[in-house]
Amino acid sequence: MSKDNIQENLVNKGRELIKEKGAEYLTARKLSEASGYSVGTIYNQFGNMDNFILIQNYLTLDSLYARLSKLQASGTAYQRLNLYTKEFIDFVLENKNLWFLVHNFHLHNNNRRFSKVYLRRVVQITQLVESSFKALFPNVPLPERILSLQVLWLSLFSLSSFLTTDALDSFSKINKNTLCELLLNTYLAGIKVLEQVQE
Amino acid sequence: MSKDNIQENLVNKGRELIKEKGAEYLTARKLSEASGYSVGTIYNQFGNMDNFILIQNYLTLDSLYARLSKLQASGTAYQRLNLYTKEFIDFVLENKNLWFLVHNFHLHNNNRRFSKVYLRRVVQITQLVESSFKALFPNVPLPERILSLQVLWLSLFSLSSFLTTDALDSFSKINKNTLCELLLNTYLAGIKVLEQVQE
DNA sequence: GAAAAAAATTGAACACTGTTCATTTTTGTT
DNA sequence: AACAAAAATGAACAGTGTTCAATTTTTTTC
Repeated sequence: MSKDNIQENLVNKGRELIKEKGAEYLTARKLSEASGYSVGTIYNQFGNMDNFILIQNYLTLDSLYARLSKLQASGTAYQRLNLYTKEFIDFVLENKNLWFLVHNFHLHNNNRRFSKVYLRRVVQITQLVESSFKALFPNVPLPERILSLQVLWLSLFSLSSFLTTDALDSFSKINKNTLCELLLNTYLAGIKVLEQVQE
Repeated sequence: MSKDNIQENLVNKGRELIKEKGAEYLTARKLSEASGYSVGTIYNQFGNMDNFILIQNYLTLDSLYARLSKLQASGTAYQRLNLYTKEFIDFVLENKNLWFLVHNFHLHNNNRRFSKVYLRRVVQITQLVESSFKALFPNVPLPERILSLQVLWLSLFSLSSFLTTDALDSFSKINKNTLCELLLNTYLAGIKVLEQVQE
């Protein structure tokens, strides 16, 4: 293992650990043991473990964006929104442990501001969906459309936290894909009505 | 402090700590110090700290149910659903630290089954909303209606996790009440459409 | 009421966190 | 090769949850 890219090695090894053994398993000492670097080196590179997890979340968000952006040209606006949602769910289900970490970060960084680097990534994903939204509801004025989109996106995002654990299984036998798709389509149908009422 | 109701004293003191200083502040030793009981006593009474938090969550859910059930007789079914949502948001905002703990429990109890005692409380709240739902959408057959309700309830529930922290503030200047009310009303409008299409 | 038995309470100790920083090792320069 | 600068190290600190032998309190028995 070459010495000139410690940071990269640590991030890769850490990502393996999270994927395979879960977010709880990722501790400074376990990462140290698994990577071969000392605990001190980890702290020299990342300052603290929160920053390390933040970098992992950057990668996860980038990975999600990469998958969603592939769908940019496909189908109608309506079909595309369904594709985005489906792809989003698939991504979350395929990367449960990584996505859990993204949610955990949001919840446990109570009064700390999100960095611009972080926000840029979220905005990037939101803008992707916004273009389809614009095509689907051309008559909804901009402020309302952005509001509607934010509500929908936040709902799906927060709902996705349930997909990373099996907490849902206790409450309902509802299929996780159906859950999100029903939310999307019912919500979209609702906007359509409210759009026409407004005219 | 009388000795014959240790459990009650500990629960009350713990609840104070959570409310005032946040969920992170609640540790075995801090609770021990604040209550006057030793760490060992806490473990004799509750087995472990997770069980202690579980009891706190029971109380929180009971408290929420109590507030929602007061609205049972008021207004039309549609108005009632809006009242439920508004009351729910108010409750969450008034009890951020307690509600945070409810969400945290869901997320971190990955492969552990929820106890019947816990589920009973959630079902209780769901049934409260279900009756209004039934009155509002009499034409939607039972399985679909339950599905729709579960999706809406889970969306609002998961969305409420964002209300306990100020994570949202970084993303959007959207008002938290507006956020939830828009989700509710757009979703309800959507069901109305899908209900008519089905006929 | 005193002595014995049972039950309840205790807190030091264990294994684990994140984090720091004096010491050692490695690297680069003269 | 000798020195200086930089980087890597891991023991140590303060904090978790949790356990359990020892102590204290309560109850029972005589």
